Amino acid sequence: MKRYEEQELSIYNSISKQKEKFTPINEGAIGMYVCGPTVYSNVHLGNCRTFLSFDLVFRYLKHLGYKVRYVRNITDAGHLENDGESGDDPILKKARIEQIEPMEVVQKYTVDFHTIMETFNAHPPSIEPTATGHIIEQIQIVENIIEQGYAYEKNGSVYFDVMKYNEDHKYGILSGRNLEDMIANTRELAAQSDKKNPQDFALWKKAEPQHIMRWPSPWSDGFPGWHLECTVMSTKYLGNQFDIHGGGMDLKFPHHECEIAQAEASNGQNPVNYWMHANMLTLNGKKMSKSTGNFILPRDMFTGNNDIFNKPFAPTVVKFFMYQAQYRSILDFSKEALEASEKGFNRLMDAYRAIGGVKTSESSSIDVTRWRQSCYDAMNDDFNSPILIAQLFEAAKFINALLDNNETITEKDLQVLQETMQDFIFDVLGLVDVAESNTQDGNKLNEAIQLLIELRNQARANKDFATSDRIRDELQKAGIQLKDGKEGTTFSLN
RNA sequence: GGCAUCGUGGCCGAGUGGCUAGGCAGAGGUCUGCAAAACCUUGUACAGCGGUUCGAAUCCGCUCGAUGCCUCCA
Repeated sequence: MKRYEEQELSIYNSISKQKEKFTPINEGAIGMYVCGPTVYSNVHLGNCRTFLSFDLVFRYLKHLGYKVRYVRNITDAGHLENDGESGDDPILKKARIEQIEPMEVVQKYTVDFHTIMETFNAHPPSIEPTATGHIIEQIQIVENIIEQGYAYEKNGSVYFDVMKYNEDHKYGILSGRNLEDMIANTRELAAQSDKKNPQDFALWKKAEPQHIMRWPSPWSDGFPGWHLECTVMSTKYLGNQFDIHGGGMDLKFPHHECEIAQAEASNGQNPVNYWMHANMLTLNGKKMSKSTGNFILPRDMFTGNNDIFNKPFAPTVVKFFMYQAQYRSILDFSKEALEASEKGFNRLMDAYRAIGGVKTSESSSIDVTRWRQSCYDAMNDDFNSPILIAQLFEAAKFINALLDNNETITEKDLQVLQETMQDFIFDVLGLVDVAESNTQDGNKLNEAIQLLIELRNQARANKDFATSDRIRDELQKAGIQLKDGKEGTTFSLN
């Protein structure tokens, strides 16, 4: 279904700093590249936020009917820790500490990453290339950049010549930085550098003897530089120019700036039409970061096994919480905010599940078509998921009113309402009905509780409230909440 | 120091010139044997100061404060 023909999507483009009408290079098809994780440790929730932000983008573009090729890399060679004397990369470092093979570390954390993403019900990308799988292409692009005159070799390493590049291109167009300012503000460097200029960055780095991860190249046995892999893999699979490039805000400079420079230097084209940057998830007001220890792992979130929240939160609730903020806003994590989202999420799902009980009428007292478009309007406005969620809550309110016979709806409108909610809750937001999956795996439990509910109702009919309250209270202690409604008693698992 | 972003009611968060989201909490109500749950009703907030304007949370300036990047990081 080509919904994109009737919806006008705008995307905030980081490079122009404004929302722009989105027009793909090829009608109906979109190429999207997102910088993936460095697999040298478990992904924390901050990492997850970025990937979930782009999962929303991916899902909505597909929902609009676009054919999307979504490429997200796995950085398994590691970026250089610094381009100076040490030359270690994080993956190698970790491997030494744990006394195992670098590729073993890579494998372990790649699997972990995939598991977590699946737990969050995120769609896998169309292509997930690895840096180590593209060493040849990276060498080729380095050769190309040297040929174009924008890189130089020194002692077996190759550096990008930022000054030279800046003569006929502009270095800093994405981050708004000015090369002269950068040079003026450069602190004194130790005399270690092979670089002509402190702003130059490594394209290829000669490996020290103890460095295990190394590949032969025309310059030395070594390894590719920080920013090369994304340039190579994005253009290889999406072409020299493609539609969307995403990543975390913290990658804007220098990583994405360097990507632009590398692509321009090698083939003379600005590779990306729309740059999208997802903002950070903070904890205690500070960016989540592996190195500072200010982070929380998804698994500890789901099990409740952590010092910050002493209760578990379902993956879909965490995701819902994240989507209640727009992807370009900083979002702070707190117990209060999570609990608020959890309650809200349950309210929304209760209303959705109750649609089946709505009775239809000859006319509708609400404009369902207009409401439906307002959901699209929200997403069309740079993927404004908080507004979308607000619209879904409007629908929930309306459903409740219908159940109380305070509003009316036609059969046709009810179908539109139901389908639209289903589309946005499950297809676009990718949420999961937790309660439903709870009862599915608990058929026997379900029968047992039904029996208890019956016994309790008998006791109540006999005014034996001691017994009825005991059943209610004991179940409550066991984490099973009975809910007395007009249509009888139901229960939910906490 | 440079670049960038931000400061919204008790909390989380939308909103870029007038129509002033949404969720949670709080308060009141309906229901109930009592509760819980559920549902309904209810909130004029926008860091400070000055300016532009008929009109500003929204534009401009200054002040204060916070965060990110400038070193691997989503």
